[in-house]
Amino acid sequence: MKDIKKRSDCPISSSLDIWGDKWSLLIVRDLMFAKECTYGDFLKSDEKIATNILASRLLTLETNGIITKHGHPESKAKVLYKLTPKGVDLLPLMMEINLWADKYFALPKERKAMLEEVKKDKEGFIREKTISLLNNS
Amino acid sequence: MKDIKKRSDCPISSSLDIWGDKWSLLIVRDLMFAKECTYGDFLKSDEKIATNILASRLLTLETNGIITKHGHPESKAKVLYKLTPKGVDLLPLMMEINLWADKYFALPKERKAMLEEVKKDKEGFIREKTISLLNNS
DNA sequence: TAATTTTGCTTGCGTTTTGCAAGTGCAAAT
DNA sequence: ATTTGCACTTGCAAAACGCAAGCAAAATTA
Repeated sequence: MKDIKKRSDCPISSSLDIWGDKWSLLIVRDLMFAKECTYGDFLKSDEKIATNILASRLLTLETNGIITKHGHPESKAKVLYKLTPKGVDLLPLMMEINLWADKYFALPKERKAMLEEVKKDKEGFIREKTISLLNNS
Repeated sequence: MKDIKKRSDCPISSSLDIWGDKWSLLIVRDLMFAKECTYGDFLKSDEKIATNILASRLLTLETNGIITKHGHPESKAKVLYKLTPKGVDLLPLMMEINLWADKYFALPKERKAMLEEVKKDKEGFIREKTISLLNNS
């Protein structure tokens, strides 16, 4: 259904073809901080994504192997979304966005704390967070 | 004119508010590879951005301090666009996009060569490229 | 057991953004 | 003097977005 058209062979362009919009990386962000989210969890995020947009982005991300759907262990009505390894591999990129924003915006202090950790040992932080996210998928 | 509305305090969200679309980072990419571009140069890129979209993105990037306009040394008719230091600071993020894409897409071989260099010494590559870009602004 | 609520979406519809083509004004070349 | 090049702007149809309402299945409550 959600077929991506590649605009060129450029890796930047190909990447943006998948998640280059205002919402997709926020979904990835939620999954990186929460490890797993239900549809309703995404809707509760601060940015207030519209439900039809959320559905369409989840589909695109799933089609492109960034996230997967899982049944909830306690309820058939609920769906759990998780990052795939390909999605977890977006972690370094997400951290660089955080670091860039840290330099030019005022950050919420909870995030600031994490960023200090990242600045101290970027590779170490990413390595451990990656492992912890992969253990969950 | 181009006033960005912040959807939340999240750094990822604030960043996407500025360059979170299919085109802005391609403009940044062109400037990182070419150091400076004219309006026409951007139009010539493989992805074939529409001229009105290009104009609107250039304005947003300029308004948000990512790029600046300069007169062309040899012609009043030409305009040179360059990255500001804030724009150059997007280099680590751009490299992570490249590295992610390298893992999941087939890359053009010229880009592949650069990526090998990056993989060998990421920090070193970024440090030197940053200096070289800043010398130009 | 029946009624209500929760959950994960889908549908309709007005508004905004995009993409394509053509046009404009100034500078430079012929 | 006229044509070409360059940096945009404008008009318009098509697509995407954003909001509200609707819907079916599962879970909870009465």
